[in-house]
Amino acid sequence: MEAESEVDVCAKWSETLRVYHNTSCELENELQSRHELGLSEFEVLLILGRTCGDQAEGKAKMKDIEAEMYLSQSALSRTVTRLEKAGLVTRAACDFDRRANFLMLTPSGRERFEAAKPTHRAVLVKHLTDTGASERAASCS
Amino acid sequence: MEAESEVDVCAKWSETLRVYHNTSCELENELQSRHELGLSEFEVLLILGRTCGDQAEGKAKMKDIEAEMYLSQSALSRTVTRLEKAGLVTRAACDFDRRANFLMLTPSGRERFEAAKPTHRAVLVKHLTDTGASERAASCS
DNA sequence: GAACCATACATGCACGCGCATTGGATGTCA
DNA sequence: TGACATCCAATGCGCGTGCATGTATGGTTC
Repeated sequence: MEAESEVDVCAKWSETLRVYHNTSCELENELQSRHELGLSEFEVLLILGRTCGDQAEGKAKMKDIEAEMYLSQSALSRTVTRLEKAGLVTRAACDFDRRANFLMLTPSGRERFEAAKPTHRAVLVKHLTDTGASERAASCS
Repeated sequence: MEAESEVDVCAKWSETLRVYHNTSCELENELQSRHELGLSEFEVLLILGRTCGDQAEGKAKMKDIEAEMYLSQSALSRTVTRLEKAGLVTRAACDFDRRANFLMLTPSGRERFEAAKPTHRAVLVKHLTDTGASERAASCS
């Protein structure tokens, strides 16, 4: 039963590689050109926007965001700095633990996020759906 | 029938993200620490080593390699420079088209590649096999 | 309270990447 | 032959990332 692994793992990996690169390249390009957002930046907004539906209004702690992303602590810190400079997010100290920071969507941030969401979804559908899975060139540009 | 796409695309994407990041992080770390090879560098060796079985003895043109990898032309050029500095590969001019470069595995390069191959395969099996698909922490280090 | 380690975030640094440009080698057409 | 478009590879540049470290706060133990 391990025979399957021994043979197909390579093919599985290159398929994963193909899908990942094509999708993330186009995500990056589309989000950047249409909404001036990097992919990491959008993903932070995505987490902030998602929690909003529940109880907190677009708030999240840095650590919680980090745990949900494939991004190092330092990279997240800088990504948030960029978002803050762009006025899409604000850092707010946590009352009970002054080491921690809350992150909050600004109105402008929510607006930008809502505008970018359809773009994001469209790219995912294009690349992850069987009907759209044909060999669209990679080329990353 | 498009309903499926509309709902599951996000989950599919985050699964792809998870597999890609976990696998490539561990590949990078293992190849670097055990064989002093970056992932891009190994992938170049992989292409050079693969063609060897056929007719050419570990040769390939830069352009052909580029076409098989998800790497820009400039990144490939520098990756090859690193491999060359490490003595694992040599650049050789092409007789018929002096714009093109051939790449050749050196004996030392082939040795390093053969040594690294099991490491590469082991990581792939660990992450891409159902029996090994349990939630191994990401953490990238 | 003092000493100690753990945690949260920011920052210095080196590195690999993509984009744009450059320079050299063909190929084409008149 | 000369002018021009095309192609291959190298390089300058800016950017985002991870690692290692620094700084401040929190928690625990005495």
